[in-house]
Amino acid sequence: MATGRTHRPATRSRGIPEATVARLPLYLRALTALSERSVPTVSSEELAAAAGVNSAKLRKDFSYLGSYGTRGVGYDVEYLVYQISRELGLTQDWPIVMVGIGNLGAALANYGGFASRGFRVAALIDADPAMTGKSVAGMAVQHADDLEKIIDENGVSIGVIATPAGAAQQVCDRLVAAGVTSILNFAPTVLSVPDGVDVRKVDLSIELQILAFHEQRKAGESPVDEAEGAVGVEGPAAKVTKPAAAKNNADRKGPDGDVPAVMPA
Amino acid sequence: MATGRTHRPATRSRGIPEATVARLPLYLRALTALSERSVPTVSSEELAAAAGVNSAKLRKDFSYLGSYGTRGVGYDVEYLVYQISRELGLTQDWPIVMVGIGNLGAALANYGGFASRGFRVAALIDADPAMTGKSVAGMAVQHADDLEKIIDENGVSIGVIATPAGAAQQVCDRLVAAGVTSILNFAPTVLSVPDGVDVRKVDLSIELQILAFHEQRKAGESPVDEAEGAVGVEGPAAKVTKPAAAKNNADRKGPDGDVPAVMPA
DNA sequence: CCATCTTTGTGCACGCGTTCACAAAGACAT
DNA sequence: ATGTCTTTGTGAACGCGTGCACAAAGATGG
Repeated sequence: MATGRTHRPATRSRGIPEATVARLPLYLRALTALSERSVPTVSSEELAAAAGVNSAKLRKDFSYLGSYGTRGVGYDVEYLVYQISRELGLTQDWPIVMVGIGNLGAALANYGGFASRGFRVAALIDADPAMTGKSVAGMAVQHADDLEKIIDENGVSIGVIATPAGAAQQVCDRLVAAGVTSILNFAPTVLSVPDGVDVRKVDLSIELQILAFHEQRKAGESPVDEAEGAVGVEGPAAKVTKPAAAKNNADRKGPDGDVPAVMPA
Repeated sequence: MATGRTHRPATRSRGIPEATVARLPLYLRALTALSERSVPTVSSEELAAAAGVNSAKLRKDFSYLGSYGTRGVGYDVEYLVYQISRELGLTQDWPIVMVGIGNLGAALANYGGFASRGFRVAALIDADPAMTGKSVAGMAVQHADDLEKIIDENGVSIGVIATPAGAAQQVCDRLVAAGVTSILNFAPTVLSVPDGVDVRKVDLSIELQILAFHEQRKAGESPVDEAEGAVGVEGPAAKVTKPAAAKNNADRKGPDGDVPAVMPA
């Protein structure tokens, strides 16, 4: 999963495990699809397959919400859609502000998935005066000076940060000071927030790096090297460009200057 | 098999826990920042603070890589940058293809974080003939027909999917068939892939829904504390738009059609 | 009403990840 | 050298999440 949770002290909200909460949107999506096809009921097995999880896990997840299934039959699709929506708070209207209307911010503003589930983009905000008034996703971009006023007037409690990394903490501080208590951060920075404020992080570059790690492992599985069962699933490895030089400095301590091409964020 | 897994079961590649791998990019970013400021060494405490994690966790994470610290002093910044980069496979060049150059795809193509860490966008691909040849992020968009050829010629093993949900699985299948073994999926769908292929998912709407859940809890904390009554906790909630009708169907089973406004992805 | 069949809900065990707390290791001063 | 001080590296305990396996619940048919 592509999330990066930033410190949640095992909130264990009303007994619903965090891991379960993270899967509820997944179930909801699968159920919504079934609902559109007018499927009346679904078994845990079928729904689990659609959501890409284990059926036992799904049943346990639902058990935290209550006993909404019927043994021998399955779950009522419409009813479950409603229950999960309510549990996630999607029966409310959530006004959000989006700060930083660059390439990414504009793409997010145009993203249908936001508006479609009870989330309403209350305002697009950018610090660049040249952006002010420009129309993005059918909405006029407003200047960052008005951030506090916008949040207050619209009762916004969720903010999306899509600014450059350098501006993110500052924007975050202003959002929090203005009353925002949940932040979705796309900027590649670790945000500091006071207790009671939730931050979720989406970092594109980190996801790629994690993939690269596994990719490297798949490609260059060492010959003997305590390989568990199956050694390197495959041995294509024709794609290795750089030989990943110098394993021999494994015990060197001092920096020797041959730092590889790793760059700032 | 072939369920769209997002999590690695127990890959435990070479003894490095998945959770640790997911944090390495975080450490790397913090270290890179220190490196730019020419900071020679850093203690686990300082670095942990910069990365937003616990110092004990950081030390344990590093211990999986080896003993790269010096007791009483800390870690050599440059050396650690190199070690982590190597471990993550960032000392290699990773050509990637990006499929689906809509709003989001274009934004991703422009995102600097990709190119800056050993990832090279080998091609932008879109199924829309009208897009073919258009320049995005200084690169000509190529038609999906050439997908296999592009992957083969460039030795691409990592693909990014930013298509609409409906096209994602089909694109995924073609990517995998062409030899891609790692996929970063931005489409709101569960992808099915064969064993050996890694999929990571970034779902903007899911992240927001998780935030909404916590936000709802913060806002509507019930009076009598342990309101285990299973009845919806609906406290203050000045923002409630929809009355969340019919609480009385708590034991009703059949669908009654009053589905709330939850929409397709 | 009883038998059978399907599917849920969950007790339980296991493994991973996190955190604490401390001994060992090295730097540094004397 | 020796002592002190700092910081790492890690053993051990704990808690959470996952998956198995099965009893209970309800549907369905005779």
